[in-house]
Parts: sequence; structure tokens; C-alpha cells
Amino acid sequence: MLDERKLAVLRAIITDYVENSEPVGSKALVERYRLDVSPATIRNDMASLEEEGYLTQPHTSAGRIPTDKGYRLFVDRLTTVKPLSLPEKRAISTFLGGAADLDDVVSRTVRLLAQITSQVAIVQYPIVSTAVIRHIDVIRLHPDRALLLLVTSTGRITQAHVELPVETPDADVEAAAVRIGAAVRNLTSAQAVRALNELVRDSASDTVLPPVVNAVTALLAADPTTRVVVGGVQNVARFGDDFHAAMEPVLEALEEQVVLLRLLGEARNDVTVRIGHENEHVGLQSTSVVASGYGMPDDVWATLGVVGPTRMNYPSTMASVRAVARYVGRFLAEG
Amino acid sequence: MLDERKLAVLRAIITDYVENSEPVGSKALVERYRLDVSPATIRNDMASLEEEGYLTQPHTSAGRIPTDKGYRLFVDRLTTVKPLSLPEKRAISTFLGGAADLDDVVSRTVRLLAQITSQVAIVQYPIVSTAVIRHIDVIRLHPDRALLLLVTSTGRITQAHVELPVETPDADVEAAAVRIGAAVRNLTSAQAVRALNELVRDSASDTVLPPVVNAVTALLAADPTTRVVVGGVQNVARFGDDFHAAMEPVLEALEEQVVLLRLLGEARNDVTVRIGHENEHVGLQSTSVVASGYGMPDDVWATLGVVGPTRMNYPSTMASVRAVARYVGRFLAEG
DNA sequence: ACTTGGCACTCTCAGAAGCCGAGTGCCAGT
DNA sequence: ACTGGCACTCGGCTTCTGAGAGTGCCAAGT
Repeated sequence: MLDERKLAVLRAIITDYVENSEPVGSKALVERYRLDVSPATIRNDMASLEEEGYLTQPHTSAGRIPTDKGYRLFVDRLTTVKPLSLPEKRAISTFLGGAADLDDVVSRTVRLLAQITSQVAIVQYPIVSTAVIRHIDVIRLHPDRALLLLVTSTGRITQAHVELPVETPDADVEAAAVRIGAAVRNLTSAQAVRALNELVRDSASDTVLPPVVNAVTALLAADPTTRVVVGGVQNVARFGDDFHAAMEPVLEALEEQVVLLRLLGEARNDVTVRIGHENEHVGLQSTSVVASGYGMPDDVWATLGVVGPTRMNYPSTMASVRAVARYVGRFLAEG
Repeated sequence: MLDERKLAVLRAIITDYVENSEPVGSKALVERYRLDVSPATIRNDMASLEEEGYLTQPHTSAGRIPTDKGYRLFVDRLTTVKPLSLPEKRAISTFLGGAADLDDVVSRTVRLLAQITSQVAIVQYPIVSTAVIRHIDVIRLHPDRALLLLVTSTGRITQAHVELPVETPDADVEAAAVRIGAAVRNLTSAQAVRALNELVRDSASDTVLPPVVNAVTALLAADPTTRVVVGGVQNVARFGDDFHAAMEPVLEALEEQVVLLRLLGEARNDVTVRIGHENEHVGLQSTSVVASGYGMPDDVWATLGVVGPTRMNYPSTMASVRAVARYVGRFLAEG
């Protein structure tokens, strides 16, 4: 059903459509791409491709445009992600190089991604559970309440409130903090939870320890504040003329942390693409998402990616996302 | 030059234009608003108002629309900010009531503001310098580097890195942290800086104290991380049909923290309005900004506000911004 | 001096008509 | 299996037209 030439035709149509945003016809196709056959032949191929759902016509007797299915085939079989050029790599490296702390790394990354892809960038903060705990701190703000701080090796700070028995002396609180700190330092989230369980078992009499430990465990386990940062929203305005209508739902979706987290999907250390209707969220069904996990090899910390129109340059976007993901992972692993 | 009736005409035109987004003519005006004169009379007044720069015509023989100057007069002299209704007040109160920590308060506020005004909301984090220091912490991440944490009474956490002499024992670092903490606890930023100066003077021999103190002072003084949060960006899509062109620069401006901070302006505890070209930023000259400081009476912590089209409902927007600012201030003062 | 009705004028907008051209599908011929 | 030819379709652009809304101005009325 799909011989070589038909695939070439599909590839050419997508390339052309991505570049010019106009339905592409048989004649223009043979002129611009060296297909070495006549327009009539191409027409037959196009009709066949349309039959099978890879192409569609906006209206009778206009050119063809790719469907989501067409893009999918293109991404899966017709393209290879080219590595970035040396200057591009160097640009990424220097741009990230100046980062001071974790916030800075994330915000630089999101700006960088948005800029080099001209799309909307999304970066998830590294997940605490795969990093190592550096420090725990309990700060008494009120007689009956304390602030719990947790610092990880990636520089990330999470916090929670702890209710305390009112009459607890400050010294006891401090002692509890010290004990917990000693117990979990340099452990991963999973190890820390185990260590804390033991700690509580060994000191059942203590009144301060349990509430604090519970709070720490909750922070470690649920990791409820997994944050997502968005950048380059202004690029939505450039998604295309046909986008002016569908713009509001897209902007709306980008405001919802939950939607974004779902969008990035489960983390994997390679580039994944979700095209048009493959996205669950209705507001984003005329967009595509290109995402990638980042972290160390075999240890994914979080995901980053971009959102753009389905009519996007997939090879170059995928290359950019992959490159940025690798650099960020490497950068965080070092510092 | 501006008798009562002309002002009434201007008010009617703005009211009508805000509602219908269409240039308004003399006939429609006398029909919809009880002006008790003939269209011809209104025409004379309109011509005069145009002469003086309060109105303009999109093209000859269309109706008139207000200029920035017209809106300015309207805001300054033709409107009074009405207090919100009881249900509205209650809605604000319950929406903010459930907030857990500072981040939560800010994010709820920005969502609330965006929703009730249908515009883009901007909320600045409370400035550290007017709050009181609750806790200071120094966490050694590397032999030559430590993380400095600063927690204020509003629950805000700021951080910085400190370079340390490599051979410093952990105990010294801890001791320095304790001394500094004791010196500045429950002081405002300004008081703390003074206290730290004394501390350094009294212990000139110490090698650890100075770098840490310097870092703390820098955090307190420069307050470089004054953050701004934006929400309701999807509302830009509703600013109006004529906005599709000017949309990208607006979105771009909303991404720049610096621009936003400038936009909110110096904090004052009442509502200020900046209309169209009164904004410095070129991308925002077809928008208006309604902002207000918030905090305790006579003690402004930060600013919040909304960005919308110049053709907005000023009285209701101003009322909403004022109400939210007051509630947030009160809420933070209590908790 | 202000207000009003009348009137001529301007200019946009919506719809109709018509042409152009790009593109298609199909068929017969190589 | 490919190609050239041909009839056909249909959206987009231009032009034209009429309708309608709105204006500015003037002369007359209060």
C-alpha cells in the first residue's frame, strides 16, 4: 500500500506545508522537490494517501494538507532527529552555564527552549524523590506551628507546616530536627522514608518527633508541589492565522499546572511526540507536544518539552528538545 | 469649555463603548441615555469634545470612540469606585481563606483577580524588607560553598549561595549561623542590617562570619528576587477583535519580570490607573493597568493589579482590585 | 446664545456578479 | 505503470452597487 514514492510524497507535502502553511498541490510538488514523475502520477499517489487517512483537503480542489495520522507516520518513519550544529550546542551550553541556583537553571532552560524552538516551553522541576536530601530544618513560627524546610542536592527547597503541641519547649523541637536531619542526610527519598520509620519506632515515647516525621514523610512521598514553569507564551500568537480562534483554550490549558503535568507525561529519557488529537486535553488538540525526560542516564528526574502547532518542524524541534534535555541533565548532575 | 452636558455625553459614550465595543453615534446616544436634547445638539458637543482631544473617529462618518485622554478624564472625574456587593466580598474572603502558605495566598490571589475582572492579573510577592525575620539558616552543600536561607514572618523564603574558606570546620559555620540568627530574629530588614554591622565590628577576628553576614545583608538590601506572578493570560484572547495584532507584544511583556515590576509602579495603598500611552512599555500602549498596593494601613508590602484593554470597565475593575488588595493585606497581616 | 430640524455628503459594510487560476479526477494512450 | 490531456469544481479576488449610519453645516426657532 505504501511504496517508497508515496512516502516520499508525504514527506515532501509535510515539508512544504510546514514551510509555507498553504495546502500543497501536485504541480508545485514536482516543481519544488525532485520527484522525477509527472504531476498526474503524484495526483494518484495523493488520492491514495488521502484514502488511507494521511492527507486531507480543506475543500475540493485545493491542495492537500497532512492529517494527524500523516504527521504521526512522518515522525515515526520518515525522519531522523539530526544532532544540533556545534554553534548551537555551544549556545545552549553557555546559556545554561551561568546559572546560579536551581530556580535559575529552570528559568534559563525554559527561556532557552522557547527561544530556539519559537514555541511554548514547559519545564518541570526535578523531582525530589530521585535526588538526595541535604538538609532538614524546623522553624517555629508560632507556639503551635512550625515551618518545615527540606533541601535536596539539586538545590530545591520544599516546605510544609507542622502542628505542634502548644507546650513543647523550643529545645525539644530543635532536638527533633537534629535527629531527623542526622537520620536522613544524603539519603534518597525512598531510603529516607525507611530510615524515618525506624527512627519513630525506636523513640515511641517522644511527643514531638512523630508529627514532624509525618510531615517530612508526606513531603517526600506525595511530592505534591512538583512545579512546572512555562515560558514563551507570546509564541502562541505566531502559531498561525488559523489559530486565532483556538488560542484561548490553549492559553487556558497552559495556566493549569495539572494539565501541564499530564501533558508532559511519564518521564522517559528520550523524545516523545504527541500529535493533535493524541493529546487528551481538548483545548490542545490542534497542537503537538514534544517532550523528553532529563536527568542522569537511567535516572529520570523530570520532563521538559514544548507545545506548538501540529504544523511544526518536527525534526528540528525534536532535536532541540533532546539537546536541551541532555544538557540540563548533565548540568544538574555536575553541580 | 466643559460644561455639565459635555461631560455627561463623554460619560455616556464611554459607557456605551465599553459595553458594545462599537463606535457610538449621536442618535444612538440620545436614544439609549436620557439626554433630553436632540441628536444635533449632541453632535455639536461631540465635535467640541473631539476638538479637545477626548474623542476620536475611526473614520469619517463613523461614530466616536474615546481617546486615552477621554478615559483619563472619565476615571479622574466622572466615576466613583463603588464598593463591592456583600456576596462578592464573601466570595473573595472564602476563596482566600483556605490558603495554607504564602505561595498559596499569592497563587489564589492571582487566580481570583483574573477571574473576577476577566483580565490578566499580576501579583507581587510581599517585599521582605517590611516584614520581620523569623529564621536564618546556613547549609553546607560543598566544602567551599553553603546555601543561605532566610525566612520572614510572611512565610517567604529567600536564598543565596555563600563562598566559604575551604578548610572551615562545620562547627564554625554552624556557630556563625546561630550567632547571626540570634542577632536578627524578629527585626525588620533595616534593623537587621544595623545589627549585623555591629556584630561584624565586635568579632573582626572571625573568618566565617563576614562572608555569611555579607550574603545576608545583600539579600536584605537588594531584595533582588522580588517575584511577580501572572495569571489569567487566556483573557488576552478576549480583549477584543482589534487586539489580535497587538497580542504578541502584550504576551511578551507579561513574560518579563522587570517589565511587570515597573508596570505595577511604586506601591501606594490606593488604586492607581495607567491608561494606554501612559504606560512606558510600548507593547502595552493599547492596554490599561489598574494597580493597588496592599499591606497594613500605612505599611505597603507590595503591589497587585490587572492589565486589560483600554476599553475596560474602569469602575468595576477598580473596585475589584481595591477589594482584593484590602483582603489580601488583611489576611497576611493576621496569619 | 443655544437648540433644532433639515439636508447634502461621506464612507463603511454587505451582498452579488464575474473572472481567474489552482487543483482535481478520469481516461486514453504509450 | 506512467503520462498528457481535458473537463470540471470551487475558493478567492476584484468590482460594483445599494443601503445605512453618521457627520457637518446652515438657517430657523425659542
